[in-house]
Amino acid sequence: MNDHSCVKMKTAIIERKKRMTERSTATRRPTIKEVARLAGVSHQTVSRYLRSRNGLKPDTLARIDAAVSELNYRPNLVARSMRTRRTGRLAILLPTVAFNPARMLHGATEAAHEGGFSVEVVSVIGDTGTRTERMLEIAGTGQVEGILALAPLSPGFEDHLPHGETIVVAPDFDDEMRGIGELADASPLVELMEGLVEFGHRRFLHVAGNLQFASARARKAAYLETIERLGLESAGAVDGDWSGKSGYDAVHSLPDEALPTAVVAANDVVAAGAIRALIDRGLDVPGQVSVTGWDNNEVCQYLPPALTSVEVDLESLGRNAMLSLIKSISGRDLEPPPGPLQRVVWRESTGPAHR
Amino acid sequence: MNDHSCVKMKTAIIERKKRMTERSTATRRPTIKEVARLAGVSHQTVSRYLRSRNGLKPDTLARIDAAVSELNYRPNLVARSMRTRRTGRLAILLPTVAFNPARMLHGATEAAHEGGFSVEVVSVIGDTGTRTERMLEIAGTGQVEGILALAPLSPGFEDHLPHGETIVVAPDFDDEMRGIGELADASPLVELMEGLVEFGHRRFLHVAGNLQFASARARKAAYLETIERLGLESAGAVDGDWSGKSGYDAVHSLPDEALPTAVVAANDVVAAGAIRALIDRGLDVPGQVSVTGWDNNEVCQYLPPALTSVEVDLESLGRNAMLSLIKSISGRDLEPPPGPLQRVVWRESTGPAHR
DNA sequence: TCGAAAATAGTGATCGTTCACCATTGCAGG
DNA sequence: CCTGCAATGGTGAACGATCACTATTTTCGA
Repeated sequence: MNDHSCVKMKTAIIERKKRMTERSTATRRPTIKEVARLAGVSHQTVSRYLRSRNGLKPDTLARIDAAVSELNYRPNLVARSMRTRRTGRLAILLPTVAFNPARMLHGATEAAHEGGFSVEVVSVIGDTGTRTERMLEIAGTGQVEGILALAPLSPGFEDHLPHGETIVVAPDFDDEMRGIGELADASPLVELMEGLVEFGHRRFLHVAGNLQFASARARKAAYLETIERLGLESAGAVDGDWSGKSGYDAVHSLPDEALPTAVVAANDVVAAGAIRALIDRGLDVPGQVSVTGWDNNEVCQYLPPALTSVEVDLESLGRNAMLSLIKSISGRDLEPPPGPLQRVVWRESTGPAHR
Repeated sequence: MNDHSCVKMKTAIIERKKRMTERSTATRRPTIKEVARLAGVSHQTVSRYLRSRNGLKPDTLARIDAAVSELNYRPNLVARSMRTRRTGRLAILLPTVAFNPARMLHGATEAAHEGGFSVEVVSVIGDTGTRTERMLEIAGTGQVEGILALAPLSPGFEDHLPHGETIVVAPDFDDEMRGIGELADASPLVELMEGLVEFGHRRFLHVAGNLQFASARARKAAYLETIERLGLESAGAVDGDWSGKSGYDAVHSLPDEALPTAVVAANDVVAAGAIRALIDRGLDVPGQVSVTGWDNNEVCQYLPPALTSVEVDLESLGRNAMLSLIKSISGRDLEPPPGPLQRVVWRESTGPAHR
């Protein structure tokens, strides 16, 4: 074990004690006026310097530069907010199910940072109503300029937004599947099904995710549309909730004669549940039934059989969603990252249809 | 597909347009003075009312109550921050690997909310150095009163904290395994190993997580200590990085004669990798080798065989970590949630030792 | 009924920045 | 040497709350 660690924790606690006792004598942060005095200019000149260094004599500029770094000056953003009436803060509303939000969060927060915003993250366990309520509460404080909701909100929430000041972008509500709706782009599902058809599959089963999510709705819609278009058989499009249990139950409750030769699950967790149910029924995957997932969950790559899935560039997805929020707020149009955001990865869980 | 959704998106965009054009004529938020005027009292009286309603005549109180709700008044927190020199904001530094942070984040943000703080979340991809740098940058802005680091930081980071104003709590650095060090409590690992010994296992293998994490160090230490204490054989304690690949490689590279009868993995993903490597070598789990994980990953419950793991109450863990930060800052001692935070769940991947 | 203490209310300064406006300087052209 | 215009710099008032005071009213025992 690493000895340094104990030392570290102690130091942190000392740090705290120091602060407690020194609170009164704590060295205050330098202000714009002190910088001005040291540089021999007025505070207004320093204020100009802070926002844009244009329009200042090179000499003045150098003197302020020196003063700033000597005092280690950092502008007080609270005071700035107060005067400008802009907080530069955004909020992200996070779902607590469905997928690991870490990478998506990373993409979103980085994009916000680059756009000069700081981000408050709120994750809400509970139903759509609770989440919406919490969102309205946050909007009501006037502390944030915009909210990015990565989880479904109640219909009609806009009517309760106070003062029309806070902008809410909810990519998951865009069923048009473009731009900020990338989250709900179900086209890889079509690719999966067409691939399975090439393998000779004709009879499918879909286990959907929580249909409050646009992505779940889009996948289900794409499934039904593809069944129709290619004239396939469907053993059903079962409503689920992104859980392994929903996948297990959907397969488990199917009568023998109704079994499909391919299961298209809404995500990898559901797929894992479905595979287990198939195995428990004594069926071989992919020998007798093929299964596909979505999200490229790391564990599912090590499943026996390794799961065919859709690799999703969650980081870019998060970034794009945030960029669209920033665009709504500031009008600035930042360029989204290039490249495809979703890609089918064929693995062992899919194969030729059993006859 | 749900028709409501399109409507919703359009409304959101309308909301935005409205704001753009109305920016000038936007109704300003009411201030404390307007409330005072409407209630027929001084602004100071309203200020008192806002912080504690004690010490006001019932009559006055009722009048202010009425004025507040009539104007729909909400205090301007920026102005308050400015005067009190307290921002009421905390930051959480998130790792982007190792585990799904959603529930932990939820626990932490809820606790902060209850304590009257708002939370900024920052997730940093990259090495410890990058993360530490970013943390110091955040501390330097003076915008946050404290930082909760759920990912490892570079040793000696405290020396670079500016002004000693921002408190940093890094539970992961506490190797004492108590209080805020619950994250690193490895005692369930001992329980796992003792259970395996009862099953007749004598020869073990440990695949560790990223040793920059205290939890990984604690588990490895507990493993080695238990081997020693019970006089068992160890096929090694391989250093890993929380990835499935590290689990797969660790087992894959072992010579036949060095194989253990039980693999204790640092987490479920590593365990899944290890199981796959065992299967690929033609070994049966748990028939020939038992495997344990950690985190109770949902997918792993549907693995064939369902993985024996450690259920972790991530929400409470996150809450506790946040409570300790709040305690450091405000001295307030909020009660942590009761109950055990980690619990061994025996499933199919463990069984009697093969002889 | 009076006086002192306690309870309640009011006044003006203050936090650190930006904004609106005015003052000064430099420079070219008459 | 003066005028006019740009370029730069300075002054004081916001922003909306809290704090440290002071002022007024109420309470209550003697």
